Amino acid sequence: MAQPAATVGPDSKSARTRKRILDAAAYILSRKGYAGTRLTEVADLADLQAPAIYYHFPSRDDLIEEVMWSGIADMRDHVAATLAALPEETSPIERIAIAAEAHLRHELQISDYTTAAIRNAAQVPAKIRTRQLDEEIAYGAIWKKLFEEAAETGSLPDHLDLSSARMLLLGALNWASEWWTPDVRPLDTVVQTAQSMIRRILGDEGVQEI
Amino acid sequence: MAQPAATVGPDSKSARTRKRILDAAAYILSRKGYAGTRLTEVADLADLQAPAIYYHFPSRDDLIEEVMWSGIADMRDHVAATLAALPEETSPIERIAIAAEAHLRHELQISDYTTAAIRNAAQVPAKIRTRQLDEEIAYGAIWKKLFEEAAETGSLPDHLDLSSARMLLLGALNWASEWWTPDVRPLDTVVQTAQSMIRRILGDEGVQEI
Amino acid sequence: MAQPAATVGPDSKSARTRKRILDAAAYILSRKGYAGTRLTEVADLADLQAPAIYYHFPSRDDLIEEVMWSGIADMRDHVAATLAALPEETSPIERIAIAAEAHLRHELQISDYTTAAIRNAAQVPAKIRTRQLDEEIAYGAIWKKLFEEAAETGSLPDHLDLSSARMLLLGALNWASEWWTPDVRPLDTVVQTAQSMIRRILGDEGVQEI
Amino acid sequence: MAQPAATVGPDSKSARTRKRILDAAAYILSRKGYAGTRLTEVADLADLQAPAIYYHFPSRDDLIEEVMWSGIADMRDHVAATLAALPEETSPIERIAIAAEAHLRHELQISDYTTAAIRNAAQVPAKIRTRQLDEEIAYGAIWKKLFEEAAETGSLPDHLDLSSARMLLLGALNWASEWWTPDVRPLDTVVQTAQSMIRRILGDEGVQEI
DNA sequence: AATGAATGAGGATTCATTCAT
DNA sequence: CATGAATGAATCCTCATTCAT
Repeated sequence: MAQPAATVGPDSKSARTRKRILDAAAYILSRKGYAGTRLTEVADLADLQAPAIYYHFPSRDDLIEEVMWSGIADMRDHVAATLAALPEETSPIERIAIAAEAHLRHELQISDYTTAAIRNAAQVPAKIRTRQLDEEIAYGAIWKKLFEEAAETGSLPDHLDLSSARMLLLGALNWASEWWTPDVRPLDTVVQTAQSMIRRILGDEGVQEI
Repeated sequence: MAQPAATVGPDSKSARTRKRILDAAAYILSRKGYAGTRLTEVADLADLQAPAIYYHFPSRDDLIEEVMWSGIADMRDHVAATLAALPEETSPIERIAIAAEAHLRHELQISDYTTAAIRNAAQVPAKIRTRQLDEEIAYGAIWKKLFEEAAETGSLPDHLDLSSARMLLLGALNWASEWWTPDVRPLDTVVQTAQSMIRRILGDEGVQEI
Repeated sequence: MAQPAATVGPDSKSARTRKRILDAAAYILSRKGYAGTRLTEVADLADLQAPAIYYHFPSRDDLIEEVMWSGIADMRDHVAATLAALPEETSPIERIAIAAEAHLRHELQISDYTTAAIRNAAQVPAKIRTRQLDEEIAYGAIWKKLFEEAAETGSLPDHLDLSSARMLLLGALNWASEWWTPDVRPLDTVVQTAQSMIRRILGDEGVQEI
Repeated sequence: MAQPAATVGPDSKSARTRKRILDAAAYILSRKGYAGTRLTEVADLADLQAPAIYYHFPSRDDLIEEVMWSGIADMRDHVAATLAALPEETSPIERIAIAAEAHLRHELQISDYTTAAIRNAAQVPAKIRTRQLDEEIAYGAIWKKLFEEAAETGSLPDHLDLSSARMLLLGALNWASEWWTPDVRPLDTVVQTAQSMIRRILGDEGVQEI
């Protein structure tokens, strides 16, 4: 008899195929770039034929847009959730250090989506870029707020351009996907180094270990 | 100097056309990515027809390889020359700050080549990557040496993983091409912020203004 | 026979299209030569668009290789089958005469493939040539054996270089595709003349009519 | 002062360059076929640049036409001269045997032009073919006459279709360029075999050695 | 929900040819 | 006479997309 709503639920066969396609697209997109992403290659990886993709996405660009968008959206969710879980009294600088860790771990361990989004931001056509840009701004707002809170508590050194510092820091984190591999040094080392650098940069005094 | 206008010299017609093609390719490559770089678009920008490119380069990949290679090679030359010009007594940390400035200025003001090389490093096929990788290693060696010298003079803080710090720093610099535009904040501000951050990170004491 | 219309059998739609492409390629190849064979022309003749060929063959050269190869292979099958059907007691010279007839009829009446293979043997690049050469050697072996059997029965005239004679004879047959057309003289006349010549050349006595 | 006619005579520099181009074209044409003959390759072989060819020939097709035409014309001259030098009393069959030798030697030893003309007769576009066809008919007329003379002296066997026999014989000779190489068997052997075959085919009695 | 078969737009590359020098 | 530089017309091939099944 008529199957319940499960047929279109998040675990329906269709939903799972759709997920497989997105995963495959994120993987290829992060490695080959926007123009280098072939639907046949995505299909191969998702273990189906290219035309089947059209059952789940109206076009190649729609598929890519979804990858690029959720690359940032997932990151935002992850970092926001991490921050929300912190005790009230966590200091602003500590919050930044923890956000940096969340960013790095999500980018490097969890998500081809984020790598895809980061690497292709500049290459994607305007049409796709728009929705992603909104998301980027929203994610940027989190960081902006973190820095502002740090500034308000007077804990930042004078003469440091806040917005430049923020962008440089995010760059250091984003770029990690270009060079980090698990076999050269553990992710923990990178995370700790980044946090140590953050504390030295933003702390108003000489820096000590945690 | 009675030479007859250097038939194949750096100013010959051929050499100038070749340069125009390279410039155009660097421009497109940095914006569209490896797979997205169309010879027709390059040709349009260089003000000739696509097949004319083949008079100057054996193939699309050869053209791109040259752009990617000189993107790093030029950067290396620029930074190496800057460092070579410093007085003997310049401190290791100061040398790093100055190298960072040279890197940023070359990347952001001078060279589409470098942006192209940086952005496409991960997308380019192995064949092209090889020569560029050599150059990258050579450039990386400069930074490695700078950090080692800083470490030797005992001026670095304990418990800082040198190689992670170096890669994070270079990431911050490389990523600047993704967000910096002259109309939001002057390059000088970015350079000073980066240098200030470097001094705070690497200095072995509480940080003071320049 | 309850089989569902043989999805990939020799009569499937795909198999029929593939055959149409091969036929068209053989036709063009035999008339325009290797370098002169355009995929668009083949496609026109096969009544589809050029890129559709790539659904059935990996490349132009693969298509041509298959034509060239089966040009010889079909000939070999045809001649071998004809010889196999002869009564045991057929004399060696008579076998040669009959093989010549089979060769001529296959070349002139049946197969663009064979004409294509014969005419382009010298022009095709090494890669394609290899497989065809194997087949040629196998076909040549049939003729070599026929001549050796004739020699063993002592029926050949003295002082006739067997291998030269064989090659000259095959040349006479192969070349027929360059000049014979059905409207000048019937094929039967050519066949009978060729057979008469063979009997006179190889018979050890004065020559008589059949 | 004004140089005499020698400037444009058969040994002028221009004439020699022209000859080099023709030789190169004949070489390439005989090996790569009409469509496969590239002006750059011809130019390479003739030791000049492709555009220089246009000083000597109005177009690629004109160059090829000249090669194809003189391939046959030279053959005709050579065979005609050989026949003309024979003593009056030479028998018709002997004249045919001698013509065959002249044909084989010219084709295999002397002339890429002839090989080019023979191999490409069927592939060349109509425009080029026309002039060559006239020449072919003229050359064919020599052979036709030879056979008619043999027939008139009553020396041919009955029931042999003269024109078929002639075409088959010429085919055997023409095809030799496809298989003969000096390293497998001496040309003399091929010539003698061909002549022996001719005498057995056309002689009205059992065949004896020369 | 998916595939086999095909198409049309475009992209790199080749090549005869031109032309100023 | 010849070449350096360039062009425009093809040609092979790739790829997103369509559609009947």
